[in-house]
Amino acid sequence: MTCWLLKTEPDAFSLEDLRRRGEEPWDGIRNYQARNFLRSMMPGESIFIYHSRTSVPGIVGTACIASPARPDPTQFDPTSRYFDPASTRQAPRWDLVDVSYAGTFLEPVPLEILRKMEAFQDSLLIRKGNRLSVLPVTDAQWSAVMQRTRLV
DNA sequence: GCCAACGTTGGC
DNA sequence: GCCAACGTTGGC
Repeated sequence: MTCWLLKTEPDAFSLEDLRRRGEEPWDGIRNYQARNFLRSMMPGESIFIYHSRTSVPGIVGTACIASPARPDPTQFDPTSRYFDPASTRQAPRWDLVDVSYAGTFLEPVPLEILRKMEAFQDSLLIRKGNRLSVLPVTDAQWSAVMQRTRLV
């Protein structure tokens, strides 16, 4: 049972948006390493939701994987900003998973704090220039974050 | 809004 | 197969 971290820009789609909708197809992932992580996700696994490109970037709550990976329909849609003309229905290049809301932290755990936590010292998340938006989370990282916060 | 860091593309 | 150019990410 692996845990995961998904980044999102709250201006585009926030944890609050996910809470309102309950469940959402996590589309638009266009990075091979991230896609490979999506493909190894199993329904029921836990997710940290991370807000990037915001005044205080950090982990703001939790979600759950609600479906196995399947082809991301936006890659075939010429009107989508995620359209990929090089992808075919016979061999889809990009996948998504459905994500369901779990909980919102009373206190988000900011990147500034994560950087100082022992469990995150080897994590891609705190590496300068890291752009990966789908990352595995270790058990130690999961508990370290959960110990610092409370769910609403 | 700026810009460093990164992944991808395409000419050669 | 190299690598410059380009587009995007994300902290600040």
